[in-house]
Amino acid sequence: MDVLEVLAEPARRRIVDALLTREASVGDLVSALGMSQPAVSKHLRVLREAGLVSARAHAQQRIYRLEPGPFRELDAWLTPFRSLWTRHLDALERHLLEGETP
Amino acid sequence: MDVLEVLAEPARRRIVDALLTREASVGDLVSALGMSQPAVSKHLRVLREAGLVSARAHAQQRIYRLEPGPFRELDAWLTPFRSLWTRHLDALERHLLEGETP
DNA sequence: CCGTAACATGCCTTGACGGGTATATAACCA
DNA sequence: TGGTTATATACCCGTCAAGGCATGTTACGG
Repeated sequence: MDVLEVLAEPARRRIVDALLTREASVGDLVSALGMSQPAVSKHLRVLREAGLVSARAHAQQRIYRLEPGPFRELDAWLTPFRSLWTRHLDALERHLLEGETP
Repeated sequence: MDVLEVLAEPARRRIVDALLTREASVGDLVSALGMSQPAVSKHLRVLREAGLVSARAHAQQRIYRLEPGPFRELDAWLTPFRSLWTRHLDALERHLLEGETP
């Protein structure tokens, strides 16, 4: 599954937002999201298989944390689109400069 | 519909990628994507309603172009996640500095 | 005014996905 | 070892969205 498809799910976005602060166990996320444990585990599986999170075992718990890779991918994909508003700024600048040099 | 949900669709990503180069009519996009015209029109509707593209009329054609707003939103959403790999760099720097000062 | 070109919409079907309940699996504890 | 905690899987159901076909709608061209 692609990064954007994975993050399209609101529940999964809440998970990554939660993991942004600190890593968390499945139980922590269940409490935080107010969803059933199986539902959370399924979302975590999707996130894991897409490489957005990784898990390590601590006792019976599985501690999940964010992984940078896919977010960097998304950042890279977004890059060419940034010219949409930087070019816009350029146009504004030109406009201002034209006004400044009569 | 949210920006991420809109862009989760591969077809819609192909559309915005195509529009990155230049604006295009519906017919242009139909040729470019090899999809049926109604399918393309429906995707364009979704993109339009989410503010990712705008359309202007030229004869019987509708010329579509990208709109910066939602992409900036996405960029903003992504911002806190950038610390995932910049922090990573910091850690690397610290590691290197520790090596440099024995 | 009529035919046609370029899009948009409606309807229908199908497939995928999310959520829940019940159950398997794994690791700790007494 | 037996029980308990923490998480993963299996199965089922409802929903929703994407695609195709057919059909409206709008703007030109003669």
